[in-house]
Amino acid sequence: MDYNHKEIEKRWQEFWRENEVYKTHEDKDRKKFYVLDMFPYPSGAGLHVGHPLGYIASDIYSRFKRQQGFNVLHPMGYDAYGLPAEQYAIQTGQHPEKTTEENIARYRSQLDKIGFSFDWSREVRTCDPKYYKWTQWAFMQMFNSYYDRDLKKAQPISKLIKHFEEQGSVGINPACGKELHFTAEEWNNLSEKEKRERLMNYRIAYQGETMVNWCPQLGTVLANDEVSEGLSVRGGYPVEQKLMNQWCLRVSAYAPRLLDDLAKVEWSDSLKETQRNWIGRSEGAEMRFPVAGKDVELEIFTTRADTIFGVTFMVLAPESKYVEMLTTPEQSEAVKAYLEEVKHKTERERQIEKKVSGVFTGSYAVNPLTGKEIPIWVSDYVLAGYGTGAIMAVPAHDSRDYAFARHFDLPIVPLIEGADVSEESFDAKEGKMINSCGPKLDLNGLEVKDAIAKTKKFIEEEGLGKVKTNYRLRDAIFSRQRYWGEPFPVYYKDGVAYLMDESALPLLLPPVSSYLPTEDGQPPLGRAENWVTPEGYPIEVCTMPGFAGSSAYYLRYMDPHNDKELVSKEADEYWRNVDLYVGGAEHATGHLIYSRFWNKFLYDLGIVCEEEPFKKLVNQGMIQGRTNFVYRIKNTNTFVSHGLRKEYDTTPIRVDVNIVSNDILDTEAFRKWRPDYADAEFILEDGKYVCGYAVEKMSKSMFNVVNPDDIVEKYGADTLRLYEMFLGPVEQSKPWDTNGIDGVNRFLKKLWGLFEKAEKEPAKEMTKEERKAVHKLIKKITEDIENFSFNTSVAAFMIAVNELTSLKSTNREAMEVITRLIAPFAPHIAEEFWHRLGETGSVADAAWPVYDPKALVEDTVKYPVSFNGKTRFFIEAPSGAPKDEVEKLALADAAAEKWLAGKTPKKVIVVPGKIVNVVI
RNA sequence: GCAGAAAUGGUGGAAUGGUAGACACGAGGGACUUAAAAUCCCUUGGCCUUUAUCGGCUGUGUGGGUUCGAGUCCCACUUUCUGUACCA
Repeated sequence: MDYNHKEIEKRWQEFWRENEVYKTHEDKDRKKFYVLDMFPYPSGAGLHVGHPLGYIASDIYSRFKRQQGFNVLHPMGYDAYGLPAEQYAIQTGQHPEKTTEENIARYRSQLDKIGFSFDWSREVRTCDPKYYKWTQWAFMQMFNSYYDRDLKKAQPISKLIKHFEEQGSVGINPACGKELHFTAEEWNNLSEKEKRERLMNYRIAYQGETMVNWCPQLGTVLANDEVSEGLSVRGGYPVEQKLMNQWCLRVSAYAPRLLDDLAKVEWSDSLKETQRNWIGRSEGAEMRFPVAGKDVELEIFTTRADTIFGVTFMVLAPESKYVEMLTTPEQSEAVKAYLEEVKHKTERERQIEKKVSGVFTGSYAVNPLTGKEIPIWVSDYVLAGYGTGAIMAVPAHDSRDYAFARHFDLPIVPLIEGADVSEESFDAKEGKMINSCGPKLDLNGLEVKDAIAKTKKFIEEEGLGKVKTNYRLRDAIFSRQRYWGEPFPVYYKDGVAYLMDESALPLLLPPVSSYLPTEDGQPPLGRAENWVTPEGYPIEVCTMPGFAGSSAYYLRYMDPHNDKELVSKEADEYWRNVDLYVGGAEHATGHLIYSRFWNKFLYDLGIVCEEEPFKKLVNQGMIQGRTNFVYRIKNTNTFVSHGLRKEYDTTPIRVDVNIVSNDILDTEAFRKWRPDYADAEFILEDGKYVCGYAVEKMSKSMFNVVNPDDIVEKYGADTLRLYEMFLGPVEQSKPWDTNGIDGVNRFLKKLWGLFEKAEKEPAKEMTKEERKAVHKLIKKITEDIENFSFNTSVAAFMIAVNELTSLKSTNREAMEVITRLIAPFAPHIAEEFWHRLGETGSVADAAWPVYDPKALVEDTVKYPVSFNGKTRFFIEAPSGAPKDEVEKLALADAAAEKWLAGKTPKKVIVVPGKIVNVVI
């Protein structure tokens, strides 16, 4: 019988479903292993062939671990809140829940066809009230917590209140927005409202006036990782800066731990590096410059304390609070005009233009080391959000200061020996200091590194400032002016935010008449009727962002039906954290930071027992599309084949890859594809129309989308799984090319044929050759899966089948072992074999074959013999022969004479089992 | 600019410092067939030699280095991809 993938795959998928083969239970007697995929956002377009790549890899790994005897948790769910469903709702008036529901159903049917071992009984959806109850719950815990910098962990806000009541702000070190100083008496005299407002400065989930990325077209704010090059990641609309009152998460408090704990996880270097850069630790000094004639001190942050003798001016960010204080009456007009100009420039314009601009405030600062007066300027190249929003400018050794100094003709003083600053600044932190001597401090002759250390020490000793570590990581903005997200369990009384009672959870998302903002600019929830508490207080109208629901979903899978806790103690202590996480690297600065933050917060509260959520992480590469082109001769309806296109004046046109096979166009299908092409003419080469190709993003508009359903229909899920792995290393981005799939399909057919022959044979011992082929395979596959090298595994299967075929092997035992080995890769065909071999249960539970090194031991070893490093011939020596015997055999070989050409070798190197190299 | 990764046939890609190009696609040739599809077999980095075999030279982005021996390690450079950017 021929290999009939349709029949086999249908049969075993039903078998798995009926017998609940992939249902997982906590089992204290077995070691756990948690394999997780980043759950998908169910978009309307459905899955294309690139999406399942990571799922297939993780499925192979989980099936392998399961066969090795681990209790494997391998769940799947949906990141169901998101903009596209809402945008669609705005256009059609359809509730996003409905489209989301439909898309999920489509995803599920597509996923089911591929034969994954997901435990669907643990499915989660972020938009399900049973799920988002716990998202809201976590928010409440953050609202009720502050971060204690001394204890380095989150603490109940009640503890902070008690401290304020007893001692005021002294003697406690909470992470905060602004450093506030007050006494217990002052605190106790505050009104309820004032106390609440002040506490916002400390809560981990807090409300604050912050500069946000505002996207007018989307009508919402966006997080930093949702903006790229001044445009929104979703939709590509311009984004501007705006000061707004928003919910935020104090992620910045966790910056040191997020950075340090990267050492504890097995992630790729590049990913760790991306996170390190995003967190952006920089060690420097914060110091104060007095302002001449004013009772104001200008506080600045610098990493180059050594360059203090080269400070020739100061610069303030336009938004800095100092601007108003330091602008003199004479300059007030000019400064006002400049601020107005900057305000109207969007982030994007600022980035594209990168024009040097600025204005003088009229005030002068005093360099505390030299006593010299230096002008204070305002410019938009200084950011309000980083450091103190003010800098000391050292034009000789900072390229931005240099450009500014050149533009406004300010002095440039070089501080490093040999640095030529006539054309550009010298930014490198190396060389010997010059021009750096004042009454109290002399840096001349020191190396930059030592000069920085010495200056820092001096600053602290003299009380000019303090050593400080700054982080670039911003707090996460947690409000979205949208409908399709989790509502905040927050209401407003007397204009201040109060948490609802936990018993109100889940706070359900109410229906609205329209998904657009209200006339007075309120978010869509402003339209909801009765959006008030039972007492009549208005409820928050913003919703939470996408990353809210995706930050702790891995915990919910451990205990998905628990309506008393986010996760029970028992479930958490058994499953602990994710052993292997597979997903795209594009989440490096978003989800993977937020998730780590969220987990650490829950860890501080004692809810979870592991400080890092994802132990090992593998980034699967993107599958790009392979677009095919036809070449239309200009102003005609004639198309010329790729090889002949140079002879004509042509326009390349993208053509649907589904009517092209091995770059040969199906001309009939092409005529039917579009009415315009119905009477197309073709200029062929060798009777064929050959298309050109290019690698591009896989998308509908490029006509290069390949649907996994079509592949499964034609070749079967096992072929799809093997082929996706065979394409190349999982971590690498590569184009999808359906052309190669026949090879993998042929392999499965060969395996099928081999099995059918072996199946009929009575059981007998494997021959030595068969044992060798089989054990070589066990060794290779076991190593490859551990190393996530699935492309070479597939090749190894092909080699083994070819070897057994040429041995004319029909051994049942050999086939039984291969069945167990291939089960993670091609579970359907393996399950079929497993049952035909008379086994019961599922091959998913079949023990992983044990490798016997003795099977690979040879009587003789083949040695390549090299002369001066170049291989010339081969000899065979008994295995285990001592070096000098191998050497003797090599030199005694007839072929050796030719290469020695009468000379005696200077040296002979024998590497046992590897090579003999003769140096002449 | 900075950081990370990478560069191997027509293509996707293999190679614990030890026979470069596994495996597969494509291509070429052949077998079977009335024919096609399917299947099977052979060849396939380049160059040279030979009727053919045998054989030789060369070859992993560029230039150096370490080593008996380098695709692999070190230094410099070029290019590509990814991330990030007035972060002081």
